[in-house]
Amino acid sequence: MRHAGTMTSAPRTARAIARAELTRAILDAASRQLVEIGPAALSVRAVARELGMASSAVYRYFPSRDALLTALLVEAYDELGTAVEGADAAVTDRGDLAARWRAVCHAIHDWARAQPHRYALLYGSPVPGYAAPDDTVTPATRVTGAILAILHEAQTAGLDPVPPLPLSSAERAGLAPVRGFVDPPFDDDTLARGLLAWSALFGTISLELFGHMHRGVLDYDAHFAQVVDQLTADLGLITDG
Amino acid sequence: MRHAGTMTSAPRTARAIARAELTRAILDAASRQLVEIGPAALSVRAVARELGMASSAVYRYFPSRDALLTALLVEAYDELGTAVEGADAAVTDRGDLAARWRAVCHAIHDWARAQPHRYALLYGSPVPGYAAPDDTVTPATRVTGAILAILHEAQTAGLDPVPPLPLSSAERAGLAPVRGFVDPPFDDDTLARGLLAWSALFGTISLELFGHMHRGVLDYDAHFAQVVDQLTADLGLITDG
DNA sequence: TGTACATCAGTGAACGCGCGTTCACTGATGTAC
DNA sequence: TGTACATCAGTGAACGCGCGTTCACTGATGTAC
Repeated sequence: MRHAGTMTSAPRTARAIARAELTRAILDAASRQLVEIGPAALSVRAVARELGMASSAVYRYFPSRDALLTALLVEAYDELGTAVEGADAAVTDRGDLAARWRAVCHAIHDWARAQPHRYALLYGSPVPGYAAPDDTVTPATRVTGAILAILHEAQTAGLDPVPPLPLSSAERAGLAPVRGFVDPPFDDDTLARGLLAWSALFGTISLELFGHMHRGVLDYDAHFAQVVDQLTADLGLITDG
Repeated sequence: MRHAGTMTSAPRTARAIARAELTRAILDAASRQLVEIGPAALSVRAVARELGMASSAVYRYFPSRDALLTALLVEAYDELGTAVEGADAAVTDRGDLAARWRAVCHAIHDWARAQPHRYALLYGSPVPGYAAPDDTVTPATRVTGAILAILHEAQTAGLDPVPPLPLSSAERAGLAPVRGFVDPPFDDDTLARGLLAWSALFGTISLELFGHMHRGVLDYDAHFAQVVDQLTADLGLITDG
């Protein structure tokens, strides 16, 4: 029994081609819906209407509204992951960790700015009544993975972040999972500055996109660049200087 | 023509008392709805149902669903503002800016943890199709106001943050609005470290509450305390030591 | 290459439910004299 | 203190609309021989 729907290899039959195409069209239409009415109000019927098909037909492609939402989440995480990994990989001098870190940060920011509603889907309020299944975990990991890889290389290369406060013992114990994401494990200083940079990075983007800088900051791009540069310095990624 | 609904002074007539009480009950029921179905799906009919009244009766109190949502926003901002200002004011040594900053940060965190859905209403994804009217601006200002006041006192007291990178000219120009929130205006260093702390503060809370630390950090309270301590140090709020 | 059968995509009606908002109306509360 | 009128709260029906999901069905595509 071969299953047809993995989409990893090129489809052969006309049916498979049509299916792949319509699956895409449904996801695109759903994505457009996200912009106007948000994930909570995402509607199978509206998607079908936009595509000019019966609402029941959508159920040939996604078994439920929540499955459609999950597919949107997975796709958004994957797109962002691809953008981030691509930006990282585009830095030819692999040892220039400051450049890689900046590239990753700006890739996230650029993607978020271009797709604010999908950013909100990933990093904004959780959708009430919807629990993301395990399928979303792996794609969600890619962004943090890219960040952690850079921090880990910095540690291995002996780059020291601006010395943070010593970790409390509760904090040290509580960070066991992150510490073990890499081998050899993160030291305290990298961990502390790394987590702070992570918070500041997504905090800046969220505050910007969700409208909280509106009355205080005029030039979002300049501000973001400044934040990233500062984090680069605090993480000690600038060699020599 | 006296208007009855300002709610600033105690109501006199039985009608006014009943009105104030039902207004509260409606807001409370709406607030409870927020937890289960989120702001986008907030429903006048469901609120009325919970209170055992006709849905049309709610319109005697709030002219529309959006007005009800606005009232929830204003109330949430005000509650958070009160909590933050109260925490600040509870620090008896007004010159101990580190203690005041810590108190403010933990007040925000505590409130957000106790009321995650209302935090999400304020700092999560914007509600699609809803534009917050000007009524929400003033209450929204209280939290940032408390933070800015502390930073401003620190600057006046001559406390120096950990030296940030020099601001680019674009960034310097773009920060004109925040700079002028206080008099004398903020200097570059306080501004840079202050905005970074602001981002890290809300970034940490949002990442925690929206589920992104789930796989990496075990002890949220220890982590938040560590972040706040680090920000306190980076802001240079610790005198002597 | 041709036929017979199985699989699949898409339809349209239906079920049972929800929503925001308006409106004419009843009955209670408040106020002016 | 009592009466007459105005104001207001709350009702229930209605308008016009939306939703997710199921189901029996048709017609096209794919496959085994």
